[in-house]
Amino acid sequence: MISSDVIRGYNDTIILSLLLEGDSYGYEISKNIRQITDEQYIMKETTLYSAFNRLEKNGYIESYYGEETQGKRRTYFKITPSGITYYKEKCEEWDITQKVVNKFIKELNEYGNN
Amino acid sequence: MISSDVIRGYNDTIILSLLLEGDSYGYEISKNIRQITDEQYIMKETTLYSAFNRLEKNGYIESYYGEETQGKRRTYFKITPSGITYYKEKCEEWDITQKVVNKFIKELNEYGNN
DNA sequence: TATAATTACTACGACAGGTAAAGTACGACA
DNA sequence: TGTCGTACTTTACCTGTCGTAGTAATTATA
Repeated sequence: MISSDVIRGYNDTIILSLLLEGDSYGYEISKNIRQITDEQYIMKETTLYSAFNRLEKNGYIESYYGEETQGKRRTYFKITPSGITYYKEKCEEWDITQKVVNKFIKELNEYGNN
Repeated sequence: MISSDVIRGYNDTIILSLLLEGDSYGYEISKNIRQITDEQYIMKETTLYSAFNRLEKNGYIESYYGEETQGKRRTYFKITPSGITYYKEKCEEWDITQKVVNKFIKELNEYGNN
């Protein structure tokens, strides 16, 4: 299981990446993350919605109500141009982060795994 | 610059990876991280020393005083067997994390970089 | 000789992101 | 009528990071 401290700071990026595919809402995004990662990563509800708040506050996404006439009303989110820019920045940062962390990760059998 | 939220949760792993090379102390580890990453990642002093406390509390490292007869006394750290186990677990976790996050990271020119 | 820089920490408080727990609200189905 | 699935919201808490500051000894520089 992936610990929260590891992926922390990338939850926003994950959400933005899904919004690049089209507007969506909390529950759907949550399900998509599960599916895409084969249940390897499940974003907690509170994490998800607090990320929406943060992203909107920062101007990276915009919200609007759906037109559902039945069921609970959905809040849809749309990525903004500055959200796209931010997403790209995070992609570049991720690239560097991977390289940095990998310098400290050894091959698993290097220290006598058997 | 790598944001702290990204590498958070891997500071402990980075420290352990250096202690696998041999016992060391705060200042030296700090310098090594700078060097190894070409200044791409600089761990803050407070982060470093609070990580030492956490690691020791969890039994992943042990501390002892150095034999210096001059200069300020150093606290050396040594990785324990359970620290090695923990390190290996984090390596495996990192492997999964990379794969998961990479599913949400697009090629940078995919969305009209120009 | 003074003082700045480097080495090697320690203490304190603030902050941000993640999370558990609980609750609200609606529709479907048995 | 009750439970399940959808779709959130609120609150309060925890943890890791970090800014700031201070201590203490040695070494470099003016």
